[in-house]
Amino acid sequence: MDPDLEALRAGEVDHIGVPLWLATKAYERAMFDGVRALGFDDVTVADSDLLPYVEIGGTRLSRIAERRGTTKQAAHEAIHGLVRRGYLLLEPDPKDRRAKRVRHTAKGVALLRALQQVKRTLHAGIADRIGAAELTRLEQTLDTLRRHLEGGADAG
Amino acid sequence: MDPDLEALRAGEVDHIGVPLWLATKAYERAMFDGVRALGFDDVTVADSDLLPYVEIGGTRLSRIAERRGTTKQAAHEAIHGLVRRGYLLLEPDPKDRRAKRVRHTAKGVALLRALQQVKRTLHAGIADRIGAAELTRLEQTLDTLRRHLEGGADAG
DNA sequence: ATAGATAGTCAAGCACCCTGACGATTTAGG
DNA sequence: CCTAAATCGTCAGGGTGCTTGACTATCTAT
Repeated sequence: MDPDLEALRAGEVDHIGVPLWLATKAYERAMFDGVRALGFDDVTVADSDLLPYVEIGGTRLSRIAERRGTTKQAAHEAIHGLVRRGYLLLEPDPKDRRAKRVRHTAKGVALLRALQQVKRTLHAGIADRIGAAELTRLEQTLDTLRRHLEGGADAG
Repeated sequence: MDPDLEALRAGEVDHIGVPLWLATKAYERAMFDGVRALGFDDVTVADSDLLPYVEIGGTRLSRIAERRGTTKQAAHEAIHGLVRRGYLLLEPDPKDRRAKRVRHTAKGVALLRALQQVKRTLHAGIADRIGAAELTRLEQTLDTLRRHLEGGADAG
């Protein structure tokens, strides 16, 4: 049995992708739980993710899609879900009759505020645990890692 | 305009979840590209993720599901996909006539080896960029972060 | 012997994303 | 100015990867 298979014999999955994935899921989950605990019980993870892309002054749907890195269609669906639940509203763009501007309702602003609050609580807790410096360092390392992987991704 | 909204005015999304998510996606992508570059062009990200959970000696379906943190049904679907494409095979468990053992075919072992190789290349590249010590540190920090978030997830 | 747990499966459905195609409108070029 | 091309939002259809619920076959404990 060669070392490669030996390493995987017990189903070991030891690449950095695993803790990366688990931490991401855990953070997502904590964010989700936090915002629900504040009374927003009809909000999904994807909603929380999308909401900050809607700027206070209003943002075009296609601009949201672009910045989020998804298609217009996906953004359309997500946005209309939030419209149906009263967090966002659509109004015609005065400068372009094809376009609509997406804006927060009062409820949407409240949710946005809740997201900020949960984030702040979460970050405070993390900084408490691993140290503020380590949190900053983590952020930088993740950024470097991402850039590295995106740059020379050809691993073959 | 209060500071909360001010911070989100330009659609800033500055919580740690963002770099976490981006790095995770980038790594996933690099892994995927790498394994495809080695000639496995019918393998999805989910496949690569599942494969190492199949132990060399054979593993029960429900055990795979359990270790992976999904339902048996989800594992069933994923495994049968890999069976259809010739990476895995199922054989009756001699000790339990209800059960089946999932095993790698020769092709499956080759893919497993490819995954190991891609991982090693990727890790070498990362260590080269950020340093081996920093990589270890990142892993530990992510682990601590996850445990912290899972422990006291109530952010409200 | 029988009640209950467990292994794998089938069915239906949900969340979130994609491609393709379309009418309406704006922009650019002849 | 007028047409061609690009862009905005939308509808339709499809795909992946997961869920819950229900079921048969089999094993385990009493």
